[in-house]
Amino acid sequence: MNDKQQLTMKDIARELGVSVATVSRALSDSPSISRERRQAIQQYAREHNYFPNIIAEQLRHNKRNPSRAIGVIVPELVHYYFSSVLDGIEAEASARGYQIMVAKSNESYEREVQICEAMLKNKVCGIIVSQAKDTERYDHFLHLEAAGVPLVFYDRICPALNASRVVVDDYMGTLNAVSHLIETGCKRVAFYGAPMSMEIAVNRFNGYRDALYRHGLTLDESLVRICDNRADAERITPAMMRMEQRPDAFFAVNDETAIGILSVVKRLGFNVPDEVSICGFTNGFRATVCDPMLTTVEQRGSQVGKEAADILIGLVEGTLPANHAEKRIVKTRLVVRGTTRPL
Amino acid sequence: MNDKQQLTMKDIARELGVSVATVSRALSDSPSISRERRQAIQQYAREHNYFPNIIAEQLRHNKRNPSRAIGVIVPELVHYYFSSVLDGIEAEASARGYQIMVAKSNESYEREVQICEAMLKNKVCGIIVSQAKDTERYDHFLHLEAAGVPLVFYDRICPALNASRVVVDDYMGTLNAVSHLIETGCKRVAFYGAPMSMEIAVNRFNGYRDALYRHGLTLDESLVRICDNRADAERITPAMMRMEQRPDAFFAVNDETAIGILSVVKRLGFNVPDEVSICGFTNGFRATVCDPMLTTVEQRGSQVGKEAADILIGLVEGTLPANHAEKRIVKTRLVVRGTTRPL
DNA sequence: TAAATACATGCAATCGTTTGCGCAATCCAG
DNA sequence: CTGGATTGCGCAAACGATTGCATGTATTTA
Repeated sequence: MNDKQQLTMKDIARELGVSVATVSRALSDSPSISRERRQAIQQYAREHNYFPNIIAEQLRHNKRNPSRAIGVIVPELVHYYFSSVLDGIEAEASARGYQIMVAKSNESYEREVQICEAMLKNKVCGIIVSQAKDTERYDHFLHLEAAGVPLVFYDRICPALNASRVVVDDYMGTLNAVSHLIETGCKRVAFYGAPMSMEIAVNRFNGYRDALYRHGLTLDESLVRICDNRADAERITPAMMRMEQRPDAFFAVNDETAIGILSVVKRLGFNVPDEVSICGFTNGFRATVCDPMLTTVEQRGSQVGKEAADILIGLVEGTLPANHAEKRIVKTRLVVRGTTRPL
Repeated sequence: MNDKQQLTMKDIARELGVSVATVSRALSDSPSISRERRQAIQQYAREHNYFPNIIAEQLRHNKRNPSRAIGVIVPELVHYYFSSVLDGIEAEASARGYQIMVAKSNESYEREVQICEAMLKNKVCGIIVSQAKDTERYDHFLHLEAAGVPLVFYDRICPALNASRVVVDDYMGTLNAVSHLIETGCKRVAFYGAPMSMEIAVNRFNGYRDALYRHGLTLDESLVRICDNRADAERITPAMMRMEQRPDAFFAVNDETAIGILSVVKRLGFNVPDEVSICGFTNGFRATVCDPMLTTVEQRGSQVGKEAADILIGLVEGTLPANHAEKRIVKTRLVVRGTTRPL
């Protein structure tokens, strides 16, 4: 049923009564083989659908040509932002002749280490990674660099490593979004952020803070919460709305959290956006499904993925110097929809 | 900075004054090497963090051990269902020591063929694939099977090939969902389906038709439309609602379409679910974001992925006979939420 | 006609591992 | 003290491809 035994150059050589070297040269269209023989060999190969054994090829070339497989580590797969990044990486990689090897860390340090090992074994030419939330040791990354496998971080950066990275402009994205809330008349803007152990959390918070300052507002600690998912948002938001001086706007670290806020606020009978404005961050599927549709900061995951792949391929192909840490920032864009008031 | 030159057995052998064969045996803990030497070699390897060259290993074993990379072809990446399937595949694969190599066909036949080539070159041990919408020739798949690379289809099946496959129970899923609409009092259930060239479209339609028959209703062609995305749903639904005998329920082929219907119906001032019931198919992110939340058929993509990976690995490892076409059906589950009436 | 040039092909080493077989050295028994 | 077993290791041939160099033949030139 299946040939199991792949056709090799040796087989072709035997069949056509020439040497393996001749077959090799003929198939690479070398002019040192006579036209007729070359064509005969090529035809035979085509007809018997010969396929070069990439393993052997790679072994032979393992100094000059690295493999063309890019390792990608994502914390989660069923997630709009990470899917988008993956999409961007895949697009860039395939356009430039690379394959991608994907693994999910499940936000676990252990798993991340295992994956690095496995990818090293599988001879990926480089790795694009967003760290797991609980990763606090970096030996496995250093290990990779020592083995000559370039690394590019995205989203969750490893601050201890001076590695290449692509991040979205969290600071400006948030600053613009919060400014928009204020400029459309909101006076008390609440902030739901991620734990401050993450770079992105800090940057977004700074953007929030600076937007307030720029508009002459003061930071009210009681309006700042650590909350980055829907369940928590639904749990803590009712209390926020019962405060003496309740917020008249919410900025949430992601769309999911914003949706949680929206559903609570609507349930409590407030009008969105007239009484309460809401702004998210992501611009994923959810943003256009809720009612009213969500004003949110577009995170451009696909662009992040493309840039990351571009850097990695540059590093692999030597366009970028090996020891150089390329850092790129992807601009965000505020998408205004129905959960904020018109200007 | 980076060693570029990987440490090989030859290096260890030279350094320790033994032969390469001895190193190889020592590292595989062969009892034919004396305990002291074995340990000395193992220690040296560990200290200089030796890493076997998987390429060479594979080349040596290419008859017995295939690679442990599974190719996965998805039509799209930023898509709830396909992400879920990918997630399931990744989980099963990594649990069993396999890596996954992902490529996106973008629903293009051309691209699908290219990907198959590339994956064959990269010596994947098998491929899990959902066909592109416009694939109508199957040479590339036959080609793979001829090369001894097992194939497992999911979601979009290739009917011309008697290959292994995993599908969700579209027929029963739809039948149950439509029955639920009828049993909660709906009399005129509209059906928005995918083009009938797709297996799943046919199965879902049959489920719809049979649900009507079972409840003594007749099929009204004017209630059946080809429509599988939000934009189209928003375009055609207003006319549906202006019909003399307007539908009092909609069954949509996916959540996205259902959301489109919902937004139009609400905008036209109808109450959901009192005047109009809506049911989708997927149970993705969207289903819990809209208001009211969507009643929908859970498609269990992750389970589909797991089953597919399980079959493929079985085929690769010989647990399943090579020529056998394993067919599995994943049961769906109706998730009742706010867009349908209580019983 | 001999020598120089071109052209076409084969030999053999190489990439890093694995593994069947054979060769020494050691051991124990007779 | 000799013969057969046992032990520990190395030799060399694979795996499938590439490539520098040598070889052989045909063609041109002096």
